[in-house]
Amino acid sequence: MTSDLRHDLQQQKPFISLVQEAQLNLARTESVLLAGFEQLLKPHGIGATQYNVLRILRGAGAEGLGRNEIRDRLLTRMPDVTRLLDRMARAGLVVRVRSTEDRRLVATRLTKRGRDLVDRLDEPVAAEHQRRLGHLTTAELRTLIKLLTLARQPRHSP
Amino acid sequence: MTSDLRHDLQQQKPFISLVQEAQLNLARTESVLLAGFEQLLKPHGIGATQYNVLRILRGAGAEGLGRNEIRDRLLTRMPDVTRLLDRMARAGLVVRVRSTEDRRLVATRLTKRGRDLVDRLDEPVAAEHQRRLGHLTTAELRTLIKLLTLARQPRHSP
DNA sequence: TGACAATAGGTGTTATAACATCTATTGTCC
DNA sequence: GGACAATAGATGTTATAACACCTATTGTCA
Repeated sequence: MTSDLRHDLQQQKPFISLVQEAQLNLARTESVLLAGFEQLLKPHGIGATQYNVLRILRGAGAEGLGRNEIRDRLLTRMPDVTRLLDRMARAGLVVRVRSTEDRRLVATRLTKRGRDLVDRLDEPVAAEHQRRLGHLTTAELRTLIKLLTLARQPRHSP
Repeated sequence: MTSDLRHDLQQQKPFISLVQEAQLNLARTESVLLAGFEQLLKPHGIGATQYNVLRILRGAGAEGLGRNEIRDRLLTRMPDVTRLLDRMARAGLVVRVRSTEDRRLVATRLTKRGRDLVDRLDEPVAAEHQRRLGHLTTAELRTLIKLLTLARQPRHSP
């Protein structure tokens, strides 16, 4: 079964360069995986970003985190985290508590409902990832991770 | 310089599994690369998806393509391609022509302006990709492409 | 040939993302 | 201690994405 990008996208001509081919493959693969992941989350009323926030807040513990901390830890860039948290608060997944020491600070914490949701999702999420990437060997996964990490390193100033 | 995800995202605990770590690295890397790419395109008034459409239409030749063809060839899933093309038409990048043989068909084609834009972008886009991924060796790029392609293969029905 | 499914595309509406700007609070330094 | 920069967060507004549903045209087949 052939399923390279040229075939997928009905492209006739060869790719211009190897870096471009890598970039296209990266975008395509992420899109495919993300689509499956969103599909899994949809019945629970959240998307990938909100799930990401739930994971972050669970990892942060009882004190919660400020808006900017959450923004900086998100996998994908997201301006307007305020209203993302608004929606999650409206859904009862998080609460906000303004600090009394520094009144600029507003900590966002998981509610029991938010915590329960993210806990309940652990298994299906792990299963989904297994289903999507489980056919790669351990060595392949390690190599993939290594190369993706390497790809994120910015080039030294020329 | 260390820049693995655990460090980037202030994560203390180890990842749950290798597949999960791969998925997170994939999402993160794509996000970083996409952000740089969008930054490059912004001065030209288009985003990554519109650029993708321009490339697709240039590849398709003078006859242009129907809406569904374009949708299917896009790197990332995009419902509502109609209004994406609306915007591009308003910007003067494409035109729509309804077929006389089958009046259901509406071909979308590049205008001279759209063609000029995508041509002008070839060089800076190639340079950006080179800047982002040029520090990987040819062998590393080939391996990355191979693994990403492999990652997209759906698992055989269990 | 007339009903009806299939195909191509569009529209209405709501939610979310993006961008710039604003307010409140605290730290700093003369 | 008062001016002012810095920080944390929120808001107003516009553009875009997402979802469901609708229209027009063509193919098919009893």
